[in-house]
Amino acid sequence: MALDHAILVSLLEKPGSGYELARRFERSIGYFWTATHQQIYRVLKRMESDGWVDVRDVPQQGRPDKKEYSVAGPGRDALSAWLHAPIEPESVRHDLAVKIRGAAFDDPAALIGEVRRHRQAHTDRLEHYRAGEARDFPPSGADGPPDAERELQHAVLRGGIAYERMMIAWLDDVLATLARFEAGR
Amino acid sequence: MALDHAILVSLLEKPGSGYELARRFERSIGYFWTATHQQIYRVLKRMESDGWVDVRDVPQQGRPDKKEYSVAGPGRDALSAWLHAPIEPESVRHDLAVKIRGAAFDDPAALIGEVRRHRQAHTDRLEHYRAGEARDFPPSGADGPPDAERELQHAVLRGGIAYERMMIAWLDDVLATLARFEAGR
DNA sequence: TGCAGCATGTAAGTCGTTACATGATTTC
DNA sequence: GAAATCATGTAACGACTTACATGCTGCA
Repeated sequence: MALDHAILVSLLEKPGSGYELARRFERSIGYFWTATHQQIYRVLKRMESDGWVDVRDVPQQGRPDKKEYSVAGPGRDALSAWLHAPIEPESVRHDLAVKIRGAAFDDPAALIGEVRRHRQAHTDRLEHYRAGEARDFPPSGADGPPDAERELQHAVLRGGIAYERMMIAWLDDVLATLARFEAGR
Repeated sequence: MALDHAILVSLLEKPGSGYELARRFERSIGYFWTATHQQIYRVLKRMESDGWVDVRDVPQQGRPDKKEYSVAGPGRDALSAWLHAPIEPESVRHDLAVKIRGAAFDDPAALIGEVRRHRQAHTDRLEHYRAGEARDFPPSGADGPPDAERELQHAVLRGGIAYERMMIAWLDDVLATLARFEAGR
């Protein structure tokens, strides 16, 4: 289970509240992990009672107070142990692929709208990632020593971009395949 | 939830026992959905009591008897309803990406072996898919009317192939990034 | 007045994973 | 004699989703 570790990594990058973590999971972290606030609060509570994170009450003006979490020693140790242990290459789950194979027993052409919707969603995400890349990782000339945190974040973002591009190309392929059955009915 | 529907599609393609379904999920269906036999037996039992599938006892020689499941009318209707309802473009979960971002706070070079292992696993899967493609979808000249079941299965397989290729290219990118920190320690 | 954003939570139910359990046959 | 394959299950636990719940501030 990696939600614990995803939260630890995010808190190492920058301490924050459960709410802030939930927003990060909606945005930048969202391209490799998703989590709702309910999950996050539960895990934060558990990690707090296990001594993996420290909490600090932060009073705010014009806003509800918040609890700022940061990673404690045992949490860092737990993350390190997980980083050094091998994980299995994960399995994929694509609802849309189930639908595409299922369409053979229903009406293939009826799926065209749905596939277009998904294609649009992936186009939007790609745009979003590319905007983030342009903002956070501008092309740089010769500069100082490489910054591991930045470069690894960028590498993960490039993975998100590659994924969206692959999906768009594949959905175009699927649309071309479906079109053959639209005429052939 | 799509496990129900994945099972229905598989049974429409060919009726079979829980055990056979589990093997199909390990193989061809595995490139877009995974399920263990425990899950499958539970869902089959539920679908049977809901009247979505029919069961037939098949005695065998030299092997334990098996129960062959096939899709019943209500199951087909349920699948059809699901096919016509929109689903949300699914969220991604990559443990390995969590590790890569986490490596910035540990030892980036220590991750190289792990990333290589994953690259190998994706290379193996790609080989497996390509062998399946060559076997089941040989290049054909001009032939009869297009067969929806075959062509859609092929389109999904092409998606699996595109996914593995993308992953291999991205992991090479990650390895190049990690290598920069091996020297710079 | 109403909506969006900030901030934290509880409860119920489903889904998925891991471990345990059995027993026959075929292959090395 | 051991291991792999065929075949079906139960039990327990942990993860995830969905719905419900509260309350304050800022803006149109």
